[in-house]
Amino acid sequence: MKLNIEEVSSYLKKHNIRPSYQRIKIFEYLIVNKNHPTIDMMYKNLAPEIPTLSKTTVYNTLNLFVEKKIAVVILVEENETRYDADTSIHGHFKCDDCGCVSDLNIGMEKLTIPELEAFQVNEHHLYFKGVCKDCLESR
Amino acid sequence: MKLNIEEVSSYLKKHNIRPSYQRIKIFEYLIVNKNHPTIDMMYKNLAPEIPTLSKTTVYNTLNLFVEKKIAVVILVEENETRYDADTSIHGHFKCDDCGCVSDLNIGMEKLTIPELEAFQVNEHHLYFKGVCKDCLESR
DNA sequence: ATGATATATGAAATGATTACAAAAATAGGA
DNA sequence: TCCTATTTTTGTAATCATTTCATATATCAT
Repeated sequence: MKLNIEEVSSYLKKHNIRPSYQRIKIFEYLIVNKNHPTIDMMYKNLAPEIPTLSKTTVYNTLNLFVEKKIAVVILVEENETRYDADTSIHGHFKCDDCGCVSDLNIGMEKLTIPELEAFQVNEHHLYFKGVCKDCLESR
Repeated sequence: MKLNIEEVSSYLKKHNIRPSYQRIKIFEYLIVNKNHPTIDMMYKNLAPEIPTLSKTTVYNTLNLFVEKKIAVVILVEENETRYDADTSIHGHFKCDDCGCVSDLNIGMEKLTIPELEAFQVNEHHLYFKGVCKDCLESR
C-alpha cells in the first residue's frame, strides 16, 4: 500500500465508503503505522486526538473496511483480532517476546497445493510465531 | 498422527499428563474425528456420553494439551478457537459454505523466507479460505 | 483405610464484540 | 438558507467465549 495520506478520502470514496472524519483518521492510522493494531490499540491511540471517539465506532468502521475489502483481519493469537490495510497477499510474523507483528513478503504463488485444485480459494493466510531478531539480540 | 485409541492413555502419560477418564475421551475425540473442533463442539458431542462433563473441564483439558504440546490451536475465524491433535506442520482449509475445516499436506519447508533468517521460528501457520469441492459441486 | 494431592465441576467474574436506541452530522431539495 | 431525510456516531446494555475460583470428587502413596 503506497497510499498518500491526502488520498485517503478519495480512496474511501472509490470503495463506496463516505469519508467521515472518524473513518479517515482510522484508515490513516492503519496505513501510517502499519502495526496491525487491535481495535483497542486504535482506540487508545486515536482517542486523545478525537475526544468524542467511541470504541463502538472503531468496531463499526473496521467491520465496514473489511466488508468493503480495504482492510483484512489478521489472526495470530487467540482473542486478539488485528487489522491490516494492506490487502495484498503476504505473511506475518508475531514475536512472542515483544508482541510486535511484522509483514513478510512471501511469494505464496510458489506454493502449489494439489489438494486445492478443485477448491475455490478466496483468502490466503500465512504466519509464523517465535522471537524476532531484535529480541534475540537483546538477550 | 497414526495413533491407536488403545494407545491414548500411554500417549498422555508419555507427555506427563495423567490419563483421567475425561482427558482420554477428549483426546480420543480429537484423533478420531480430526475435524478441528471448537470447545463447544467437543462439549456438545461428549456430554451425552459423559453426563457430568463440564465445559470448564473441556477448556482446562485443551489448555493442558496445548501446554504439553500434544495439541495445537487452529485459528481460521474470528472468535472461533479450534484444536488439532496433529502437531506436525501442515495447513488448513476452511469452507465458508459448509464451515468444515480440512487438512492440507503442505511442504512448508519449500518456503524460504529471507526476512526470517535471523528470527527464531517456533510455529508455522498456513490456511486458506473459500469454498470446498463438495460445496462447489452441489451448487 | 487415611491423609495428601490432583482433577472435575459449576457458579460467578472478566473481556471482547455486538445490538440497539438516541444524538449528531451530513446531503439534497424547496 | 432552511427543512427534512438519511447516514454516522455515540454510549449503554446485551451477548458470548473464556477464565477464575471455591468446592466436590477422584486418585495416589503410605
